Amino acid sequence: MFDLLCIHITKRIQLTPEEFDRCTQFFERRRIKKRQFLLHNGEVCRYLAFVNHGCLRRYTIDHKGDEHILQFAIEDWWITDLNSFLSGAPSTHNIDALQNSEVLLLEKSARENLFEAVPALERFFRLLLESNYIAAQKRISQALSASAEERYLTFVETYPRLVKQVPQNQIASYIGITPQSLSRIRKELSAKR
Amino acid sequence: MFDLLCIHITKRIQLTPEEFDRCTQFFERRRIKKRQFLLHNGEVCRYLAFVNHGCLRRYTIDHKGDEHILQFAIEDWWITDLNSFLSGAPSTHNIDALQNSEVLLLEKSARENLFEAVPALERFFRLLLESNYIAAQKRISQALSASAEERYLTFVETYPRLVKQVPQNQIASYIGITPQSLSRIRKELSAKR
DNA sequence: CGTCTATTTGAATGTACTCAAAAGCGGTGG
DNA sequence: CCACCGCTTTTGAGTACATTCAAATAGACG
Repeated sequence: MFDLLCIHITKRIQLTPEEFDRCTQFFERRRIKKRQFLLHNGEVCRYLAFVNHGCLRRYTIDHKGDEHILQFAIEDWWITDLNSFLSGAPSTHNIDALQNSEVLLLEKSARENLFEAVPALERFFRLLLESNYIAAQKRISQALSASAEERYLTFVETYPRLVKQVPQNQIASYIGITPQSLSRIRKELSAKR
Repeated sequence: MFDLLCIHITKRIQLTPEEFDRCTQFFERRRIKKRQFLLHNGEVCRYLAFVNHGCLRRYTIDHKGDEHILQFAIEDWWITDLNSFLSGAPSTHNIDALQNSEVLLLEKSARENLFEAVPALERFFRLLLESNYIAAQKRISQALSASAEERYLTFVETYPRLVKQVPQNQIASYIGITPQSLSRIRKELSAKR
């Protein structure tokens, strides 16, 4: 149940087995069925979620009712609305499952207790935040300068696992185009060989 | 010289005057003239820069030679290429000054010494990173779901000081459109009253 | 097998871009 | 102080890329 998390954390920071054991008590396992929500917009986001298996997504709904996906999370990734989680403000995002999934939840207060119990984890979450921020910068850069086709190719290259696991219309939403356009882009690409 | 920085930091964390004094020695003041560079792409980004006055920008140049602005920094803001700064990898960004400016530079090793000398600053930089990450998320969300006009209006609302200080073509680059399009959007908006 | 969802395709439309040129503005030097 | 130069902003005309609306086809799931 915690094997994946253990590998995930010790990839980034040094931790004795004993220290890791102390961590596990702060997490709560939850199974989330396809289409079930972990967060509805308007609620406060209470959890950091680490995905053991399955796939979740975080998205907004605009004034026309269209969804825009900000993040996918598959096995070995974290998902949350950090703004709401940190500030306690109601979220403007939704998080739901694209497949039956299992996550490990870390509540805000549990996280603080975790930092007390194993201070090295502060460093872990700082590193995690840094790499997320850098990834966000790259995505902004892409959105500004790349065509839809380029954005799709970058997506395929960056997240090959997601391409296999996630429906095409969800990927279209992530890169900011309609499913129809993505279908045409893929047709073009396969014509090029 | 350090007044602005002092106010900036103590807005976010508690710090005794004595502690703040210890901080100042790790910074180096530099004046940057309009069009001068703080970072050229291909170089490693050595500094975190705090802007005392003036205005800098960080941008990429795409394969067509067009610039895309990722960040502005005026008085009381930080600017750096965090990816390069943290990883030591050559940067793909440029940082230059849009106006004559004065910055306080914090080198990577100086920052580590600073953390030794005043551990509370670790917390400060974590908070800074968190708010930057959240802002980046909002910008991605905008880029996905909003029209050029909406993006401009959001920009005006979010950064009123920048609108006054920065040429229009630079704002166009930041929101991901051409200067011509922004000119037309503004004309439309003023026609609506 | 039937239903629901995802993908593909077509035709018409629209938003923003490109190319080109004019007008406006600010600073510099004669 | 004015003339000139460089840069920014505006405007026009034509174009391209992606969207919308609509419908057909393909796939997945019970």
